[in-house]
Amino acid sequence: MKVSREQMAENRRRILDVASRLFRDKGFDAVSVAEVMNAAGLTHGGFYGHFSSKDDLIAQTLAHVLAADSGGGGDLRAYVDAYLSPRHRDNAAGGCPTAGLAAAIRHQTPAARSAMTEGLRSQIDRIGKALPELDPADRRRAAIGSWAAMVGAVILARAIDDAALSDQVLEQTRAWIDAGISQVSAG
Amino acid sequence: MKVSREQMAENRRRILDVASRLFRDKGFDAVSVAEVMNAAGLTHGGFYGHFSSKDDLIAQTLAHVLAADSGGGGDLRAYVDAYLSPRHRDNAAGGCPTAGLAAAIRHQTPAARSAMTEGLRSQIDRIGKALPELDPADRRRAAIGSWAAMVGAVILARAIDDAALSDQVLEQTRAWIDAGISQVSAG
DNA sequence: CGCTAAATATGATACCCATCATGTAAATGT
DNA sequence: ACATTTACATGATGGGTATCATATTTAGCG
Repeated sequence: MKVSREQMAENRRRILDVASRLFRDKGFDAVSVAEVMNAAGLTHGGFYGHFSSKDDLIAQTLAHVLAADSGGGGDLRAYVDAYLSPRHRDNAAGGCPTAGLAAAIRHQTPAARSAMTEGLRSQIDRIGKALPELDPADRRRAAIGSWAAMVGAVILARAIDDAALSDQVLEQTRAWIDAGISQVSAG
Repeated sequence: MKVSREQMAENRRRILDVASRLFRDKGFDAVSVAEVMNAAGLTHGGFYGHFSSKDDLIAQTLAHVLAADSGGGGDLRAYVDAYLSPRHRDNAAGGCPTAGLAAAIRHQTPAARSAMTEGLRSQIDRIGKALPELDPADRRRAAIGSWAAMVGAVILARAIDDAALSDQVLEQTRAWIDAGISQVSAG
């Protein structure tokens, strides 16, 4: 059952999109190749026509989703608010791939690690550029510190089994970042 | 081959210690029951005499390691420095269980989530108590914000496949936290 | 319009792992 | 000392999953 060139390209895109959501939602290990293919509307047989292995799928999915992932470029305040919202915490499947997958990268192949590294590098740069009021040294510090706090807070908020404390982690981290950025720029 | 009561208790402790290291090093999924038992000097057969399932082992291991884990109680500055050191980044097996396992808790049982929640609650309290110079509202904000940044920075530093950038994430996060705490207390 | 190659489907295969069944020997209590 | 219980070892069992083999259908091309 051959399909058109362009149909195949679309299938591939759908596999990557669906894999990206499933991986963020359930983790790399808990998602099977067959599950990804079924979610993409295909069967498991065609998988190895698109990818050489599950590890290959993981690496290509990361490159795909991290390239698509923007955010932090425009209004930083709004971006931080959305990032540290209960809505984002509760939407891992559609949320930031760094918050969802960074911790699992340690156990993946070099290609996957490399994709994540590039994604982080450009994300830090993007946040830095959204802080033009700071001088360069403060800017980099604020970009890295804020990003670490944002990712850490979402990971912790998702781990916590107590709605009030989880909300508080998000809210207080938002206030902490806010204070950090304002005070540096005032200093 | 029965062993003494106290030998059994020691075996159990060794299983939990070894499991804690293996889980932090390789993740819950990548460690088999047999691997844990072998590392503890036993065979896989006796496992279900100690634990009702692998999920039970995970929950009890978390309770065990999070109870043992202190840190942040004394000199906060020194604790942050050690936490955000390359040495800690490179020692996941012996390092902070939150940095190593918090992101994986989402996919675990309620018992495991509960253990992690209690560990986080007391860790935040501990950090707050190490900031007596701040007034209560600032104290809580600083404790949560710093802890989120610390955990996030170690996770990111471990994910990054570039020594210079990884070191920089640790170092800049340390400076960011330092500035945040000092400036709040000066304000 | 027919040929061929390619994309996917269907159907193995082989391995790993959590869990259970049963055997065995030593500790504990009387 | 002896009986009994119990902690652990050895050895299944069953289910899941990555990967491979083969069949099928149709796009792409002459």
